[in-house]
Amino acid sequence: MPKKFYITTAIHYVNDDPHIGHMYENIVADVLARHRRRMGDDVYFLTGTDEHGQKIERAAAKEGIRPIELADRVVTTHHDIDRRLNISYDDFIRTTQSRHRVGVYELIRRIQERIPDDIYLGEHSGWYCQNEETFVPENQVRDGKDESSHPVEWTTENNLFFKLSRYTEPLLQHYRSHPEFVVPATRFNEVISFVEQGLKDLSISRTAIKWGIPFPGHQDHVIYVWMDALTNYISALGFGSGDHAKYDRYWPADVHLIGKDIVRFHAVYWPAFLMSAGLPLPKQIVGHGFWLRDNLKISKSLGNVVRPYNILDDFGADPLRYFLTREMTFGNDQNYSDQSFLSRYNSDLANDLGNTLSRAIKMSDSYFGGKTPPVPCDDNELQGLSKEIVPEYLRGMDEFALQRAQDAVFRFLAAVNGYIVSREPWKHFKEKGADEALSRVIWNTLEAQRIIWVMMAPIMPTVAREALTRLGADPDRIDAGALEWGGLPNGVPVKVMDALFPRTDETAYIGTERAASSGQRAGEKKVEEKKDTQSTAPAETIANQQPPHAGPPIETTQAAPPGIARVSIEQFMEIDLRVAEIRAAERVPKSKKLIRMSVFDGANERTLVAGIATKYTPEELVGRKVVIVANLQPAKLMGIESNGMVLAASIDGEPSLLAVDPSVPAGTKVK
RNA sequence: GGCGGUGUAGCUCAGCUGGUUAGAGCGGGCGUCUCAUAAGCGCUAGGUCACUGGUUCGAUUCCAGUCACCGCCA
Repeated sequence: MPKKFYITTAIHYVNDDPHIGHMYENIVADVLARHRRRMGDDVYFLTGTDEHGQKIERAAAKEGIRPIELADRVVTTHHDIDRRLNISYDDFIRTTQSRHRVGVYELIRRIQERIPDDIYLGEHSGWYCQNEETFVPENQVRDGKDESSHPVEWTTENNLFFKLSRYTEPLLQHYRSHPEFVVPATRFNEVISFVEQGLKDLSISRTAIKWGIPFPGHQDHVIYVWMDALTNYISALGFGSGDHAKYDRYWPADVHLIGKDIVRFHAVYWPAFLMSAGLPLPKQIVGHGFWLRDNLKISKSLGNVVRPYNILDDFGADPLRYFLTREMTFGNDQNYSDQSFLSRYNSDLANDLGNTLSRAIKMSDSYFGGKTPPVPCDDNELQGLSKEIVPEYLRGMDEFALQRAQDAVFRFLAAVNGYIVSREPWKHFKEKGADEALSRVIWNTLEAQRIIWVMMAPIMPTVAREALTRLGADPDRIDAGALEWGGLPNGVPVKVMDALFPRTDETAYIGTERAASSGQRAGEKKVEEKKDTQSTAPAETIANQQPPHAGPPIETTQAAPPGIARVSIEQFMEIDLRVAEIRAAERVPKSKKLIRMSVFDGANERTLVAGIATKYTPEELVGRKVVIVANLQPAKLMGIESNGMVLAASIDGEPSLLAVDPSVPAGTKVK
């Protein structure tokens, strides 16, 4: 029976659409899952959503809908992103599912059965912060507000408590005997020093909140989010249900992959609950770092939410999967920018991976009649190198150091290019034709790349299949054996096709896609900082002030959300809005969204660039009357100076021009 | 305030138990092949290894202190 491997992500809170933190965490888990799977393990990969809690309750109330309706809606976007990212989870659990409630009840039942006084009714008074859904220590309260400026109220609750204090020593013993329990080590140190100070009992119920799982025997209490959420890892396996085969098979988890901010809950509370219930503890808690926004420092007052949906739209899942796993040093924080993505895309994917593949395949194609070379080679420098690279790659994968693993792959690839140059197969072909020596050389370059793509398969599963197919290899053979030298068949067809990763002009892309994309929303106000089980980003927002995809901002900073800042009539009158007639229009070359147009403003014709090409063709624009901001400062877009701005409504980035009654002459002031 | 971490070339980072000219990738500069996606390959960039002391024959690597940034806790 194969070794089992149970990996989980944190469950993501449904208070907002998925952001880069969710995407990253799921991608890393997916890469590890795919890797273990192809190495022969019996993998079970779980992800899901955390749907209870006060913030959901409130956000739903604000919209006038029930919490479950909000959750149903947001969970759809998580499903959608997971699907688009090619996340190969085996199960997706929602904490609102009855199977989850069954698991939570069973956990509590076992605790009460084994150690009856581990859960007791007590009274708790203190400063309660509704935003954080937690009591705030006295010394953090100032002027009725906590450190994050959220209001706090003095509250007394009769709560159920968990006797966490009893587990201080057992936990420390477990840490001592399991030095790999939490990685990276710095996170583990924090956990240990936290526990060494002694643990206090934990309040595990709330009466102020309705949206949650009722506490058994205390129907006016709802189970505290952490006890609720953490249990997903076993409830999803059927713990407490009639069918617990999966639980028996897969628990304890091999890896809980989570954001570094929630390590404590996973390394302290969760093991304590499990100990109390007499259940085995997870083997490893892995805390990853955060993606930061462009080089902006994280600020609690700013929304630092990044959603690279534009990259996903324009490049597909694999390049994004590659970028996120290659750029991030595991455990650290890392800046995200479209620019750094493009830089890696061009230099690593286009120039190295893609180009090397096509140069080798084209040579094989033209020298050997469209096929892989007839003679293999089992003794050469690339083969020797592969024996160093593959173990290094495997080590990196085992240690969650996806960056290091991929570094090794790219060193191998560089050697392939060096090998090609040193052998000059094109010269050899001209002088001696397609002889056996040439066959060996070309075969080696193809074989090395076959191994490279087998290594990359967990990271870029779709493209890897394509690359292996083009090479003449079996795209389904990505198992451990396929990492050994010698797998490429001789004399089978290769495929010369379009570039795997076409180069993309950075400047052009940044100039258009990014600004017009919903990937980086402007004007978001951070509403609440969250502390729940899904947190994978330093700051989050609730987008209940405005639709998820607000209009297409030109600048990504400081745009005021609608309805927030008021302007005076004088301020408004400073903006010169006028009717203008479009006289000519053409698409801006190399840009997907920009149209350059010449408009008549009643006095002059002026050049204007607008990001509306996704909706309108130049032909249908000519003759149309639009409203423009006539006194806008000129701006250069794709090297073209735009004098003014065309007004359009925007739904999810899709523009709709404002309609003007055709009888209104160009130049008429709008107010 | 306590504990811990980080500070190495323009950028992102490697440098385990101290030892010849401190490294990689990207970017920049120069050169070059022409099979390939204006890709590849070669060379190059001369960085007080945050600062100050100390240990040592010798410290980026050990110790102490200072400064900066970060994390956890209070």
